[in-house]
Amino acid sequence: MPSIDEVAARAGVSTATVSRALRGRSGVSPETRDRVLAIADDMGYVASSSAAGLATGRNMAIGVLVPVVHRWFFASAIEGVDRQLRARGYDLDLYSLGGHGTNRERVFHRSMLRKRIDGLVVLCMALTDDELAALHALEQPVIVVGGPVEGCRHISIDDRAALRDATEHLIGLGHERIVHLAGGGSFGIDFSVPRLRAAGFEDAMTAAGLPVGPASTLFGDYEARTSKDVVARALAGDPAQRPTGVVASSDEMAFGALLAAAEAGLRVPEDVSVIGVDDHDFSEVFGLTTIRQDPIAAGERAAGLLLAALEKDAAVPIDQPATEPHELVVRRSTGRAPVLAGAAQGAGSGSGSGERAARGPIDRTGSRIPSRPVGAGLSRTRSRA
Amino acid sequence: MPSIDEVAARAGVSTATVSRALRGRSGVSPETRDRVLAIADDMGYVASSSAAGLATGRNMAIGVLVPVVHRWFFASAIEGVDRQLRARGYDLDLYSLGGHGTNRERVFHRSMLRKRIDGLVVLCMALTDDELAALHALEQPVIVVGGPVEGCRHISIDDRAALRDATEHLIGLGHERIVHLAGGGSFGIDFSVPRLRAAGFEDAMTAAGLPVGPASTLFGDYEARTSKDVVARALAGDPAQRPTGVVASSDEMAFGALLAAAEAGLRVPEDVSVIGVDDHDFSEVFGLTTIRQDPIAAGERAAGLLLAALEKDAAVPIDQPATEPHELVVRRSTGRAPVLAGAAQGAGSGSGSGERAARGPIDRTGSRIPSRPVGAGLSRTRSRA
DNA sequence: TTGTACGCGTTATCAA
DNA sequence: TTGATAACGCGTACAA
Repeated sequence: MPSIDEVAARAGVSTATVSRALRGRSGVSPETRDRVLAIADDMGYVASSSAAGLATGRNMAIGVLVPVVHRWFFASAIEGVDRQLRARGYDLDLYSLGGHGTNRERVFHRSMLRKRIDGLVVLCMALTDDELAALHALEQPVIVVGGPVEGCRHISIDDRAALRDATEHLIGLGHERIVHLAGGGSFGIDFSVPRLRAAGFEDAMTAAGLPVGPASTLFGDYEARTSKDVVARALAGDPAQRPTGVVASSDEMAFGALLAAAEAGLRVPEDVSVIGVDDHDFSEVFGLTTIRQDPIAAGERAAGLLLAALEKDAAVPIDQPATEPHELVVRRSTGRAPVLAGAAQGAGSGSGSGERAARGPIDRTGSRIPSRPVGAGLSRTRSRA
Repeated sequence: MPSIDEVAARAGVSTATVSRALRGRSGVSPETRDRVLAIADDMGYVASSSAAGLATGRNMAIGVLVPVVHRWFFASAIEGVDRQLRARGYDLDLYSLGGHGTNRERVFHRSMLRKRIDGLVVLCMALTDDELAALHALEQPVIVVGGPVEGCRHISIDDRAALRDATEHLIGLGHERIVHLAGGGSFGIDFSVPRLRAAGFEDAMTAAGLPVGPASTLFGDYEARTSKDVVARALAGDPAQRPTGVVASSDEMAFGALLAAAEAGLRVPEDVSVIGVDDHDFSEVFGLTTIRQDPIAAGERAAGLLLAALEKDAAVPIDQPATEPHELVVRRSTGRAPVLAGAAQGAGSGSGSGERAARGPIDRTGSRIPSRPVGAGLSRTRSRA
C-alpha cells in the first residue's frame, strides 16, 4: 500500500536508493541496504507492477493460452508452467478460449496485446492462420506445448512414436484385430496431433502386416462419453469379428472404452485389451495400461525455456528439438489376445498369428508400477453374493 | 505496438482525443471518432495496460487464487470465472498454490500485492490466519467460491443439505448400513466444507434413526485412489455386515468406490449403491448417481458479483446469501437395498427397516437425465464369451 | 469539440 | 555510495 517515496522518507534516503536496494542492485552500502529492506518489509511495501513495468518494459508475467482449462492435459500443463513461473518470480496470466465462443477474437486482438506479459506459452491448440499471424505480431517469445505450431518451438512427446509403441504393445500380446480410438481437432480447425497419432498406429499395424482400413478407426473425439458409445457399437458384433484390442489416443477415451466393455459384459483384458495415452490421474485406479506423458514437466520445461530466452532478450530458439519422453506403463487392462477357434480375419495377409501370440506378454519398457496381484479387472464376474 | 502518439499523429489530432475516442468518452465528434477508431484499428493499437493502469488505478484484471488447478472443481470454476471476465473485458491472473510448496508465501506476500489486479476470486481453500490477514490487507474486493472464508462473501452450494439429500436418497431406497466416504482439508489446515458435509450425512442418518459411529466414516481424502482402497477394505467383510450404501463427498471418491466394488465382485447397484457429489465430467459415463453442482456457473456468478462491486468501487457486500443450487441426478449406481436374510444390524434402534424398504426408489428431485435402459452397471456378469 | 499539460509510481541516467 | 531528475505511456482536469 505505501509507495516508494514513503519508504524512502522513512529510511531517510532517496527513492533511487530504495529501488536499488530492493532490486539487489550494486552501489548500495550494506548498512543502508539492510535498513531499507527492513523498513520496506515492515511497511509491507511491494513495487507496483504497472509502474515498474512502464519504467523497465518488463512485466514479470507471462501468458498461457489454452483452449479450455478443465481437461487433464491442459490443467496439468498449466500447473507445471505456474510452478516454474512462480519459482522465478513471474506471474501467470491465463487466456482461456473456453470452447468455441467469440472470446477467441477478444483474446487474440485485445487481451494479449495489452503488454501485460513478457512472453507466451501456447498449450496444444489448433489455430487459424489469422491467429497464428496475431501470435507472431506479438513480437514476444512464444513457445508451444503439445503440438507443432508453425514457426514456434514446441515441447511435446513424439506423438507418432507414442502411438506406435502403444499399438506394438498390443501386437506383442498377440492381438490382430486392433482398432484405433482416435481424437480430433476441435473447432473444425486442422490440427496435427490427431494425425500424428493415427500415423503411429498405422505404422505399427502395417509393420506387423496387419490390415488397416476405415473400420479400424473409431472416432472418440477425446471424450469418454463419445468413446464409450462408439466402442460399445464396435464391440457389439460377432465375437469372431470384433476387435480384441483398442488403442485409444487418450486415457479419457480409454476410460470410455473400458466402460463400454464392462457394460457389454466383456472381461478386460481376457476378452478385450485397452491401452491409452497420457497416464491420467485416474488411470492407475482404473488399472489402465497406457503410454505415460508428463504435462506438468513439459509445462515447467517450456516456461523455463521461455524465461531463458527472455533473459537473453531473444526469441525462443526454434531449431533445437525438444521432445518429451513417453513410456509404456503396463497395468491390468491389457493381456494376451483371446484365442478363438476359427476366427475369421478381415483382410489380413501375412504372418501367422501363432507366432506373435506365442511371444506372450512383453513389457518392453518395463512396467513402472509393479503389476499388482489385484485379482479382477473392471468387469470381473462377481464371486460372492 | 504503436503508441498513442503515433495514432494521434496519423489521425491529426491530440492524444487526448485518441484516448477519448478509444474509450468511448463523450466530447468527440462522430467523424473524428470514427476516423481515430479506424486508424487505431488499422495500426493495431491497443493501450498499454501498465500505462493505463498507472493513470487510472484500474488494471482491468482480477486474480484467481486456487490450491491446485487440475481438480475438476477448480478447473471448472476457473473456466467460469474466465468466461465472465473475458466477456467484460477483464484479464485473469492465476495464482496457484500448486500443492504444499513454499509458493504460498510468495503468492500471498509478493505476487498478489503487485497491484496487477483489481479484485480477487478465492476458490475453496483452507487458509491460515496469516494468509487470511494478507487477503484483507489487499484492500481489494474479494469473493470466495466454494467454502466459507471469514469476512468474505462466498458462493457455494449448501454443503450440509447436499449431503443430507444424498444420504436421504439412499435411505429412501431402503438402505440402512450406509457409510460416508469423506474428504478432508489438505495441508493440515482446518477447513469447513468436509465438516459441513459430514454433518449433513449425520443429519440424515439420525433423522432416520440410523446409527452413526466411527465405523460409518471412511476417509477418502477427495481422491479416487485412496477411496478405492478404503472402500475395498470396508466391502471385504461379512456380507451381512458390510455397507450396502456409500455416500461419497465427491464424485472422484465415488469413482474409487465404484471400482472397489467392481473388483470385489459386487454388483452396482444390486449389492451396493454409490452416490457422489459434483456431477463430474465422467459421472455420466460411469452411470453415477450424484448431487449435481455447477462450478462453472458459480465461477461466473462470483466474478459477476466481484465486477459489480468493483464498478461501485465498494467491497463485495457480505451480507446477502449466495447459495448455489444443487440437485439429485439419479443414474444407475443407486438402487434398492439388497434384502438379506437374517441381517444383523450394528447398534440401530428405532424404526423398522421394512417400512423404509417398502417405500421403494424415490427420485425426490426427479432425475435430470432419464435413466437409460442400459442393461448393466459396471460390474455386471458377462453375458457372452 | 479539441488541445495542453500534469500526474500515476518506478527505474535509469547522470552528477555529485 | 548517493541523490536529483528525466523518461515510461496513458488518462484527464483544465483551458481554449
